[in-house]
Amino acid sequence: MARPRSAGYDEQREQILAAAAALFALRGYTATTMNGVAAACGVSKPTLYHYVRDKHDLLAQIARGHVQRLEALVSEVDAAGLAPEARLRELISRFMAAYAGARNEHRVLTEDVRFLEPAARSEVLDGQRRVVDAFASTIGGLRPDLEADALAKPLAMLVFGMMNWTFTWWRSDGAVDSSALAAMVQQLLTGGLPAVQAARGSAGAALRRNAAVDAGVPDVGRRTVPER
Amino acid sequence: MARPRSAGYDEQREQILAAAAALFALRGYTATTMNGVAAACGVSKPTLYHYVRDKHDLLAQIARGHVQRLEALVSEVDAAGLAPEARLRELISRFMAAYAGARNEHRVLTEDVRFLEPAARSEVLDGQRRVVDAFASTIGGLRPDLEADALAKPLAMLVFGMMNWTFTWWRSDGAVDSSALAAMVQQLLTGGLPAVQAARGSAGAALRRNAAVDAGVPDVGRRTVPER
DNA sequence: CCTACCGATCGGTAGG
DNA sequence: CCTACCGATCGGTAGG
Repeated sequence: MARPRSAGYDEQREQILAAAAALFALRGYTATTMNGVAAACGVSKPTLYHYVRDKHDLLAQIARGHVQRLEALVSEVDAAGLAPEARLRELISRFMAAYAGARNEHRVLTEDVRFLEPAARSEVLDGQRRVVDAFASTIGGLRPDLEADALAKPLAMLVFGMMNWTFTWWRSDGAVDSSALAAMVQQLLTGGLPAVQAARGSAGAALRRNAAVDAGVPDVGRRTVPER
Repeated sequence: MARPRSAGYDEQREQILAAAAALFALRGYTATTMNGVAAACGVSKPTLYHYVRDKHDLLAQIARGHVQRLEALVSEVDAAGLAPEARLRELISRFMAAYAGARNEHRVLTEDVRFLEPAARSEVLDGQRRVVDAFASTIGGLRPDLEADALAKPLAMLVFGMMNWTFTWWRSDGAVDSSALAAMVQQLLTGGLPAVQAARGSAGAALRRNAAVDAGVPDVGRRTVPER
């Protein structure tokens, strides 16, 4: 019968992942050394290698853990059964809070995914895609015409841009707190979404444009910038 | 008298910077080798070192060149003397086009600035700050109350988030072209800006809140999320 | 302009 | 025999 793991195994593992995420976030994956990770954790390198197979596995554990937490967040919001607008607000609010509480892991996820080995990278990218799809389908619930034009996903990516970029410059000790930023993103999106127009050039827009022309309806979809 | 530079010096230098930017964007600064840069350019390593002092100088030339082009863009828009809303649309449209045409340099600027040596890093960050300020002051022209609350700059950073993040996922051969994305950013911002509320907690908001209370005016500034 | 090569430091693992 | 480590050092490769 196998000997059970030490009582502090999971705590030690979590501490190693957190310290490595801090170094990866600061210097990037490649410039971070396993010696540096071990030193930051106060353990020897052989001990570090007791918790991770190699450097790629260390990165994979950090990235997988973070994306799994994000997917769990989506599941929690799903379970609440909210209407699209409330659901979108809840997603933004929870994601901004999650990012603020896991800045290092978040930066690693967004910048160092390219260094993952193919299997781990696919796993992480699949998780990210499911998360993006949750945002895109909620936006599509508010604007089915944009979803028909395949614009719900690009729009979701703009929202992720606002959220992701925030944590490259935002400081927790600064003048603006993360919930105020979440509110700004929500307000900008909720207020701006009605102003977003179906783009010309997409398959859905072209079909509906032709239909509109056939029916003698003015073709407002051709304007990409609203006139005032 | 010093020997003049070869006729093709500047062209060769530009080619080297472009090839290096492509490698930095793909693998990151640290994981890119000077041997790899030389091979990608089809020149020997000593030739490469004729154009750059060292690896840090190569990165500095790429980052400085890109941020200088962005500053030139701001100057051009300034010269047009547009009203705030038109100016903001023009800035967004030109920046998205510039990013689309210099994706590698843009990714290097946003991800590898941390590897610059202090003097070059300061220079680049100063340029980026001036560019952000141009967006923030234009937003402040549209919403002086947000600027008074020091929220124009965070809002400008949300706009940069949308623009910067776009070029981590957008493909020029995909279904959505970059001008359509620029239009979406413009519409989201122009449509959403009126919905953004002054945040509680900032110095300006606190001052005006007190003034409002003193005058017996309802304090709408305390709500960070609009009720519906 | 190239081959050859340096001081150093990397990720990962040996024996005990 | 197992695990959980340590001090020391391996083979390869980086920037220059």
